[in-house]
Amino acid sequence: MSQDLSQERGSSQVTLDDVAGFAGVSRQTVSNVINAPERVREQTRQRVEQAIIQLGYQPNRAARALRAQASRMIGYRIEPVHEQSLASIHDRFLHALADAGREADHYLLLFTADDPDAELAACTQLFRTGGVDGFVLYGIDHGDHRPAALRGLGAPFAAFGRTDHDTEHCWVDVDNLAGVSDAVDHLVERGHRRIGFAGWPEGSGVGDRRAEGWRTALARHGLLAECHGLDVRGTDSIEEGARLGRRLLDLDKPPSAVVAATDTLAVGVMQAARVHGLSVGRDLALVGFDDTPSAHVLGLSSVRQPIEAVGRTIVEMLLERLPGTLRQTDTPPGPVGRLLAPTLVVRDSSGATVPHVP
Amino acid sequence: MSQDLSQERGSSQVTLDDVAGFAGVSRQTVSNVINAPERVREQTRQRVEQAIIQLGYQPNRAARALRAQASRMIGYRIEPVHEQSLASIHDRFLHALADAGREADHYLLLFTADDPDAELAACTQLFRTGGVDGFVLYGIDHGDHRPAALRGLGAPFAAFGRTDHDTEHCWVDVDNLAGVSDAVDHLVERGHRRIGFAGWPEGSGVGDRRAEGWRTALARHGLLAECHGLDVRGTDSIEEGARLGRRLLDLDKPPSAVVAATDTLAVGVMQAARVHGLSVGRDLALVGFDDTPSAHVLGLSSVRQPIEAVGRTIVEMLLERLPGTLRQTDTPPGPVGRLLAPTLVVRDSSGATVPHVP
DNA sequence: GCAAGCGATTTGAACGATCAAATTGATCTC
DNA sequence: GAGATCAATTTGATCGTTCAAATCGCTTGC
Repeated sequence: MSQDLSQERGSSQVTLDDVAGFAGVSRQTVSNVINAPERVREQTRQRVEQAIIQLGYQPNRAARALRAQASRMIGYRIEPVHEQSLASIHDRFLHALADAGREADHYLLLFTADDPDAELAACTQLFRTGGVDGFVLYGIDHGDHRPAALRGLGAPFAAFGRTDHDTEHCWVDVDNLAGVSDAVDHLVERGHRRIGFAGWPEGSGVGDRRAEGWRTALARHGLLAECHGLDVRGTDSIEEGARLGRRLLDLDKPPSAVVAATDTLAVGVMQAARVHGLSVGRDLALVGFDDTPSAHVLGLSSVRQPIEAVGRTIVEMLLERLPGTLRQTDTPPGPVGRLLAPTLVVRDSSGATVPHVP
Repeated sequence: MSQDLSQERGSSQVTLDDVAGFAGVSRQTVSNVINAPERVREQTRQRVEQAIIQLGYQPNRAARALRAQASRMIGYRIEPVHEQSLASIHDRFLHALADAGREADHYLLLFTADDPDAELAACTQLFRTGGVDGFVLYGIDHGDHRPAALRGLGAPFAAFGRTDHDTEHCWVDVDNLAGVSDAVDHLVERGHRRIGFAGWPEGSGVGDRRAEGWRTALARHGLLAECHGLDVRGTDSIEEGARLGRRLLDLDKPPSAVVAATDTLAVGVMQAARVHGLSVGRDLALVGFDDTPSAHVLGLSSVRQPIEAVGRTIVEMLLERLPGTLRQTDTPPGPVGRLLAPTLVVRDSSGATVPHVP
């Protein structure tokens, strides 16, 4: 009986006034039914709710944004696509953000920028024009200037990753140390005692923590001395990974297992192993990081980041510090960080078959 | 001398009135300088422009959207991430859309939906609330109900891909037939005469056109009879690709080359070849479709879709049919389609080394 | 010299929502 | 029974912009 009568014409906007007229109340009462139902008498509320449904009313976002000075939009920059990198993390992250936002009636506004300067300019413009209420930053690491810049702008934001000044902004990060450490534990459990590490050059927070995970796990197992010299570094590309793999496999006493700081490097190590006539999984155990689709394709064990949880948490933290969303606390919550634990996905490259340990 | 004085406080919004006061003119004159400069006297215009720069004025999007009844936002649904599929096409497409939109001061609004029904509900809501002016649809194929549904909604949209009723909506598509046909040409040029095809089951527009590309190219080269029975079909997964590969390689007279309808299937064929002790590139030539990062990693030749051009074109077409953007034509441009040509990326799997042709 | 014409600019009203203050009507108090 | 109290509802103003119409000042024509 209560059909949605609202599909008359495409351009027909149903407004608060329409609903009010239909329900025989005033504009504001309808608004209250939506935003503060406790102020409205039960009986009236039901009548208005009926009217809302019958007319198919949906509050206009622009009007709301103008009055409330809040667009309910979150800005997110998508980086240029690197053909090279295997990242599907982006995809998953974006999805998690969009999903988490929608639950709170906040949507993602996507924009592009070719470099950090352009990104900052775009952020400034978006924030000043009221296009977005805040930002989510992706891939923040030591030395990144964006958090400081956004703070200077006065724009709320939450970052995936942290700078060396991580007390000064709001971040969520994956426990990279624990991830690599778990990988080493797994390999030790399988009987490996010479475990190499192929990582990034020192200086990046993420890379250093992954290396530290290798080191601390080895130390815990009393294998540090045995694995001395098995730590090689290079930039994040397949070619470089192959080079690192060769370096490890050319040693007098090569490792029987390798942990790579990324799947990209791991793929390179795989190539090197192939060249050496070694079968990955049988002659050489290998674990990557990121659990990209390529890892799946290649049967590569990999440390999987809990991206979905990261996205959800980031949105939660961001929404908390958007003015107007929660009025109970006048002082915005101070800068906070949260660390989430990754999980190891075991595949053929490290586990399904028993490796040959020299 | 003309410094940007606008960074007093975070919440300080510079409005049209501020600029007007500063420049000694009225609100509307400032608005005209921005939206219809020809109506303003040169001298005044310069004065106002100075004021705009000095105060760092940026028009408020919400106010603009409310008055103009246009949010300058384009809705785009991101699909759930399939771990399985290797698509990076998404990434590239998204980037192209965002880039093209930004040039016209239109931004992408991202949303998620678990199934077509939920997607339609989300579209309805976004459109009715004025959250977006129109939509970009991704991956439209025969039998897809979304174009019809959006048309029913009265929402402008442009689709990547087309239904069987492709005269009824606005689309951009890649010339799948030409892509596969080019791949076959390339293989014939390299001396192959028995060329197999691993594709999708009949019924999908995209899949059928790719198969048709194989057939027409063979016909052109007079190889149709010779390749009879080399056409195998299965769903889009690596496992299925491996099965199709085995079926082809188990034949009495197996093909010396295979074109796969996707990189995913091609990866499966690669696995099958490995099991058969065949080296891809030497014993078996292989071409995939989509040019995913995995193709790059594996040295797989692949047909690359001109996604960037597709994105740009789609946004252009969509903006053309947004009311208000172009007022010259009162009747909106009729439904149009555009077909863009893909290019073949040759890698080791089909070309760099001379294949052994039995 | 005055109406008409015209370009440049201003004024008033909207767009659709929310906030703050005012109004209504019923109940309670002394 | 007059005034105070309180919940429920309404009215007026406002957010920042753009559209439509009105105004201003100046030239032109007869």
